[in-house]
Amino acid sequence: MSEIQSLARGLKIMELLAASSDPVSITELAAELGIDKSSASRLVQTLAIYGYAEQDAASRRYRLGPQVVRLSRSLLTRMPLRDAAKPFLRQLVERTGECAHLAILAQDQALYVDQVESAASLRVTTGVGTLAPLHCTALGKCLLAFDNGIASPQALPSFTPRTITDPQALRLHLEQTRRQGYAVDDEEYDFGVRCVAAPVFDYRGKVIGAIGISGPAGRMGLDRLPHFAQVVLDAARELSNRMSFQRA
Amino acid sequence: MSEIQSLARGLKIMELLAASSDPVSITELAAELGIDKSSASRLVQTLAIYGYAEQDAASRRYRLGPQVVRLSRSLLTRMPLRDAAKPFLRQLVERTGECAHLAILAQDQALYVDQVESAASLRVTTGVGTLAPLHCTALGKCLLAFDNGIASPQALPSFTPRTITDPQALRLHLEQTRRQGYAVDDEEYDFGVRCVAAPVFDYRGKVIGAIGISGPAGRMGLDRLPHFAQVVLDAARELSNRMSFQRA
DNA sequence: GCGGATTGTTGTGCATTATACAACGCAGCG
DNA sequence: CGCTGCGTTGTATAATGCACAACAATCCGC
Repeated sequence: MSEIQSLARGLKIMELLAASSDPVSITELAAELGIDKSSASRLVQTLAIYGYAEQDAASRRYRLGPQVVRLSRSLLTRMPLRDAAKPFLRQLVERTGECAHLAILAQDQALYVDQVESAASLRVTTGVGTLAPLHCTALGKCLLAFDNGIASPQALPSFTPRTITDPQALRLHLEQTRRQGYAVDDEEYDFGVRCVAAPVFDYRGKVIGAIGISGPAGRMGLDRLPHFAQVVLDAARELSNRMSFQRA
Repeated sequence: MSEIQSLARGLKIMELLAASSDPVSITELAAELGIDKSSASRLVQTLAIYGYAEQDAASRRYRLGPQVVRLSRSLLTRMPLRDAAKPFLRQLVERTGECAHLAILAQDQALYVDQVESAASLRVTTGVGTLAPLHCTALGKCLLAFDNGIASPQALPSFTPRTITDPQALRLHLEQTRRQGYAVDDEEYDFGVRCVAAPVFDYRGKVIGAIGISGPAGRMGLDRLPHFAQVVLDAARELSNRMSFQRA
């Protein structure tokens, strides 16, 4: 009995509220969780009391409350990696003209925790807070390839014809990624989007995140990838150096 | 008995984790909430299972988990006001050279939900997710002055010598704010920082947020404030027009 | 404007559940 | 090597949250 039922249910409700773009009714919540309407009502009321949910005055339906933004802020502002990475992300944008991202490992997925946008009108942005699969993004592959403790994902869902879906092929691909020190996503997650990323290590040599750039395949030709990779690698190495001096 | 105890305790734990910059121990959590260590342990374990908390491997202490960032993202990206306001914030930065912000009312405070930074090296940034008091910020005063339903804050804490701490004085000040249609913060919250803000209304004429600019007192001289106010007012009015056509 | 249907909220008894107390394993440290 | 402080794990008890049901409120078509 290591899981508090009502807390778990409350968290699940928040996730349901987050997943749906429109406000959700009590009945829908109850049906989705397989619990009674009255339980769902009281749980979501408790969430509302503390600002984690709020009900639309007109429709009586519930949506996520503003309190979650506060939690998010205090997490992001207290992340030393994020502060340290910011100038390097800016540098990457300056040198490559593409958008730069920082991601960490969260729940066996890549969580984008910061982004610097390029000035190009055609650009590839991935909002802060996005979760992306590990096996088909450059940032994710870095986390996957350089982190020892992480288990390979069991399912390899396909997003484009180029997505690597064979476990053996992925293993070889990650092997190559390790050798060259950086990862490439060649239109494996989004059509027409290529990414290059490199891992960031802490003082113990453990992967704590990855930084990289994303751009349209047109500007990020395969012949230019090695150049981009070098730029990203340089930034990631310098950032890793910085991170060696602070803990966590 | 409309409040589910264990869910409420879990939420309080998240707030404690968010409030503390360093990881928190189980004992501290238990003491802070006035509950037993074992209860705190199981609650925070449940949070950890779902990614809302995570424990530092070395110290066994707990900090906020990455899942909260996801929740925040889905809230912010589904906020029509935020999308609609973005170009106006950019416009404000272009026209004034100062940082522009968008805030909404949350838990009787001003919650900053978006920001566009200026290029100036000396600039006043307020991170997305920040909560600020209503009575001493320009954005907050807008929410306070133009929202009928909201009660005046009971306590008026002072942050600088200029903070308005007398309820009667605040009432008069808000009256003037209503008349002129915009609010001014003249170094009442941060030394050397002045802000100008104007309210945003929806199709029913209800306040749904406020936009404004913040800058160092040096550049935002009192003689220039009327000009800035006009620029902010124009943007807020146009944004309100846009918001009239979509609900919520 | 009105009846029917759907939805959200409010009692209440019961049983599940979360809780407090205590014991245990495990570090760090003198 | 024993001590102390910490986090986790049993366990019994009782408080708590749950399902069922009735109620209130809203929306729908006609």
